[in-house]
Amino acid sequence: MNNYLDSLNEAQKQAVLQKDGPMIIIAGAGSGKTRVLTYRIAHLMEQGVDAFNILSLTFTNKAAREMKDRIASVVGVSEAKNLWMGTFHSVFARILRSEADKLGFPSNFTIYDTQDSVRLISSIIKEMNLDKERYKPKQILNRISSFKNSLITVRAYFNNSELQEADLHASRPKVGDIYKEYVDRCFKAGAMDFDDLLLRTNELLARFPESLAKYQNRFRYIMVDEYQDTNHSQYLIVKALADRFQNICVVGDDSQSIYSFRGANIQNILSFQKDYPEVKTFKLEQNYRSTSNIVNAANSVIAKNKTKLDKEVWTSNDAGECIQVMRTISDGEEGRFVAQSIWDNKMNLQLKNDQFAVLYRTNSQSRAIEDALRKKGIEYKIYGGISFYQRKEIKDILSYLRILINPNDEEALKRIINYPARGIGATTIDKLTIAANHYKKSIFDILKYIDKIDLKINSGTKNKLHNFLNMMLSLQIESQKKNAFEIAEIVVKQTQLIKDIEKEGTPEAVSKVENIQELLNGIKDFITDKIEQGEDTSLTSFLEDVALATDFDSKKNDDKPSISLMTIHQSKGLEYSHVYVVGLEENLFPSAMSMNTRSELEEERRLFYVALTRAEKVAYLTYAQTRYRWGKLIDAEPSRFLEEIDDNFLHYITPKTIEPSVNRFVDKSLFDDIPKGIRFQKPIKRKKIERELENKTEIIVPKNLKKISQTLSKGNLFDNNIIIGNIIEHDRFGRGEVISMEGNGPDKKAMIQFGTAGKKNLLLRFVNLKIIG
DNA sequence: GCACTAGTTATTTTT
DNA sequence: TAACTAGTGC
Repeated sequence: MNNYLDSLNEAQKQAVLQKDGPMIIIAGAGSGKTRVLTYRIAHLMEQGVDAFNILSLTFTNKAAREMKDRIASVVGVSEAKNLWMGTFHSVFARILRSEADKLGFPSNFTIYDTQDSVRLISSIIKEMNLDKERYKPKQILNRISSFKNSLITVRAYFNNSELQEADLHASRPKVGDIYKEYVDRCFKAGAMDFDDLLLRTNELLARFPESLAKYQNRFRYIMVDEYQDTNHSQYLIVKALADRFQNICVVGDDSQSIYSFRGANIQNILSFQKDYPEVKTFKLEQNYRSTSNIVNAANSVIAKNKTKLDKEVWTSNDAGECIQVMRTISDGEEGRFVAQSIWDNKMNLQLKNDQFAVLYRTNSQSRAIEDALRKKGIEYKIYGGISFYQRKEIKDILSYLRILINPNDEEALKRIINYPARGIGATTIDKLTIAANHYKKSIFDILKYIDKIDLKINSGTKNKLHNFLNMMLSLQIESQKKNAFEIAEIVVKQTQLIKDIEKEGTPEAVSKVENIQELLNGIKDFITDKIEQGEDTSLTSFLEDVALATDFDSKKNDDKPSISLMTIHQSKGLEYSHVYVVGLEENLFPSAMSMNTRSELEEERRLFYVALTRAEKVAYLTYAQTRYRWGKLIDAEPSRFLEEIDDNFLHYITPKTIEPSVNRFVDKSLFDDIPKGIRFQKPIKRKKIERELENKTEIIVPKNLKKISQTLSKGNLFDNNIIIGNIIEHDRFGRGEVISMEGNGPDKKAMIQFGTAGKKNLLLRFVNLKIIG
């Protein structure tokens, strides 16, 4: 029964057998950490710990799934089923759904992806009449995201003069106001962004002691993988949950911390000892994955970093081949080299496609590699980039589905209210938005009351709005009796989306239609899958899966084995026999954006360490002397990281050159006969100059719209005139009686006694209550 | 209000 | 290069 212990080395065994109390496992690359984690969980269960009491947080959903499968093979499928496993985001999204009402959210809240968030921030900036050159939506979102990940709420921001000064200093005094509006609008839309899933969990645990106790009691054993990449918000959740039983086991490797841009705090792992003085530390230092050349080369690189824990990764594996370094003339050439080399290795060593990976720093580098592989007819799969669910045609359909579940979802509504085109243009949407903001209601609610509000919308347009509303309402009714697949099918038919796309008549249109077909198939698979597992088949659960899915999670293992192309970030935790790391050039890797401070550079170095240690047998490092970047050819220099590897482990396929510059190979005088005027003539950017000359005070909200917002009635149209004693009906809580009221105007609240849902104190401006008696 | 075009800008990494 | 935006003409 305990035979799995025999397959572990001493350090691994110790870690598996340590049952209670706080512990940290420092796990070097390739040291069998997943194996330790799975066996530890299996062991806990064999010791009588209920699967229901074990929480294991992983970095990807795929990792969670694989681990669950492996545990199931030891303890049995039905036992493993009850384990709580997944990413922080997916586990706590699930918990938040069941506790949403405490936080004032509907249980079927929408999860905004980055694009939704950026769009919302863009429209807020527009509405506030701010200069979007100064307030770049993406940057603002990043700032807000870092606030949230550090648990700086809007109120905390306004209490913190340092932060405000920093924004003032950056000539962005309105950041706080944007932040506030963004949070309000998400709340009103019943939406959480990625960071909210963590922040709101913290809110839940902090504000509701009974919830904290409930989950502390449930999660008696907690494990966190890739602990070096947790941010402050995640750290606090773990700390709160583990506080009662202190059975907390974190696993990580400080040398592989590569997500600080997402708020990951390497300090979390470095100071775990301080948080839990009783902590037991285990070190897994033997690498089973790679040849000693690779392990030693990687060690020689990471030794250049100053901040790190004391740890010595070693291996008893053979020396193997040296790390191969290849210089090419251009990025195209680099791609061809990689493809050719893969081809040769496949032939000579009889390897399969899936034993190769090509890793790069930025997604845009995939193109040259792809082209070369395609020409050679080698199957490949690209991970990352624009994922399937982010494609326009897919997101449009998902937006329809999102509204059926949560009609207040503003970003989804804005996407599709005029798609396919139905004569509801920007002006109309602006008017609706103004009214929605004014009445603190969602646009969908405004549509329902469109005849009662004077928005200066002409009757033709009003008619179109009615038609749209009626279509959505009837779809909504329909959706209550159908499963996710059937609803999606009806949506596609009703909206005639496919017809609309087909009339574009382009090759892209064909692939769009195919994508839609694939989406429908995907939903079908989802349903059959979930029925098999006995899990939730609702549209809500499908949309949640989609929102939190990464590329790895789309399981299309049906096709032939293929080469994996991905960023180094995505390769974390994976391993391949032959690994090609491409684009080892200054300003690309290390990235030009990450060379300003020592800590940034150290993170790039850790990233390089991660890349190298993915390889089992052979690692190739390539760099090009010229490269296309944003459509222009630029010269490149070899990366400093090449210099940092101990020479003993390297083999230069092309001789190392001191000054590899393309100018040495091309005689400039060849171009002398081309008149300079032609070569360098650039179109004069008149428009740009004119714009700069113009006075920049622009009125973004047109005057007639301003008037509209002024003429809107001051009171709350939706107040419902509720009085104490009324019997009312609420969308979610059902019937209830109004016991007491407090506050005035927008702050007016009613205490209502519901049947099953109990007593609720509701802010009237946020709820739709039907007065029954 | 809409469709088309020309111009502009961005590429670091992601749940 | 590609994706988005602002401007123009119907």
